[in-house]
Amino acid sequence: MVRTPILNVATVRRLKAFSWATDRQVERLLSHMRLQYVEKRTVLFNEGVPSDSLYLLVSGVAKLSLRSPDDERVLVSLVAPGELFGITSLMPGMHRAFRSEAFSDCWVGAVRPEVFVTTLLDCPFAEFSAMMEGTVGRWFALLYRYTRFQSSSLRQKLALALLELARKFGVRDARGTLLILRLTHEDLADLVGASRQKVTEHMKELERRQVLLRDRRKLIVHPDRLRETAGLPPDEK
Amino acid sequence: MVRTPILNVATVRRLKAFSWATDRQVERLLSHMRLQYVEKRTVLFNEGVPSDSLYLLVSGVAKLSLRSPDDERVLVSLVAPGELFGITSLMPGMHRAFRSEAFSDCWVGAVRPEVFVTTLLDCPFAEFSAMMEGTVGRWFALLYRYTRFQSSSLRQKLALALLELARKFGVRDARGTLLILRLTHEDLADLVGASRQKVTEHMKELERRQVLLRDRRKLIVHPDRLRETAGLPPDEK
DNA sequence: GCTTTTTTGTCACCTGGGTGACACATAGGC
DNA sequence: GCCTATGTGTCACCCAGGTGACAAAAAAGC
Repeated sequence: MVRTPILNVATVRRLKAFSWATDRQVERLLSHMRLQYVEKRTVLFNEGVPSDSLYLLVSGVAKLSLRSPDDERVLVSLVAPGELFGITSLMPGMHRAFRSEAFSDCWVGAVRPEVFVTTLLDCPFAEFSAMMEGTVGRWFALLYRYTRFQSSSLRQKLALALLELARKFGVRDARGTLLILRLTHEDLADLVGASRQKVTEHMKELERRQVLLRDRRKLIVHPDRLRETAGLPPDEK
Repeated sequence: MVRTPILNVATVRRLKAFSWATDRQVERLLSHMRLQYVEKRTVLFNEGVPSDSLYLLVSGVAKLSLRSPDDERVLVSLVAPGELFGITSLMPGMHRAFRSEAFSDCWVGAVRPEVFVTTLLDCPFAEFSAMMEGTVGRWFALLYRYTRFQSSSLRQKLALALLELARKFGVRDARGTLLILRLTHEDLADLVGASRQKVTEHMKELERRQVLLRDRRKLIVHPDRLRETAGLPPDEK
């Protein structure tokens, strides 16, 4: 009933995928690609699961989404034919950041990331992968935070931002995690896109709830409680 | 007056930078790195300029920011010592997405991206670079959209989302750019993180203003006018 | 120490966008 | 072609968070 598309070098070129690769490379890659039909609304992978495949959307539209704290779906992006997706698989041990599902009926090609890298780039997967993590890994964390911001209250955004700061600038301390920066409420406001006044109010409240405390102008935060106020599942590391 | 830090393999290890590289590689990399002192509030690079260097933050705190439509600064991220930044330089011909400035006095190491790649990875820069663009380039576009969302009105968010869709799913048409998807207002609402009702209102308004029109359930948009309503500079391609 | 500047805390008031509800239009399914 | 689903248009009402204004507290200069 559904015609299987022909996936050859010409098709790949028309899709404008792998434009930098030679015909020979594309051919080799295609020989390792498993083509599959995904019916509308079917989930291809879920957020949080280990990522072991890289996908090329051949036809149809795919959708990347995220579950927000209040259990709603945030539509992160729609994937067009010719796009690669599921690229967390290019970073070592990384889990899926988003859920992927078919927005319309799709044809999808799947490859193992090792095959992808070694075919298109003459270099060992482990090295490439480490390089990716060291360079773009942090951008991913940023994207993650920003997608979470969508549909979060100011308090949750603040908690998310403070968690990120704790990861980057935090040192263990008897009372919690000490942030080794002096941040003004204005800085925090700029970071979460809010007004200085409201940040002050929420910071007071977080202090009152013992989610954080201040020692002169340094912040000491309590990551577990921050995760809780951010609406994230308890820890994950 | 300011003591120049010693940048050797031991320091790099302590900073937890390039953890995947061998001592030999790190040494070679360091020999090509120009160390510079950047005083608080000094701009290291501005958004929009060509990106020709990759930076390692050695000490201090750096800041990445963005100018929003209403001319305010959005603080995108704070960079911690040991982090690499300015990674748009790893993608061919890409311009800086953010402005970088010193949040506190900093010591920064700069390398040419070609040196970085060829030293740490045994592969030609051009190939690596093309690979990056083909895989993570699109994620960058996403991050860009999300950072713009910060401090945008719903109408601007809608315009930004529609622009992205036009880039991905648009085909030229006598009346503008036709989006080859059938999108409901609910889908758009999920994409911009708003309610279905408000999206309906704004879409009507955009239609009235001739920024877009509908032919049955397909959208035809006018990218120039979308850019304008999104508060972006006219074109850029 | 004292002065100036920067931050913090707290108002009162306004507004963009969320919510619920419901009528109407459209489009598949059969 | 009819029926049912799903999408659109438009209300009235509410609330989180923006704005402006100002006093109190901390820091930074000197």
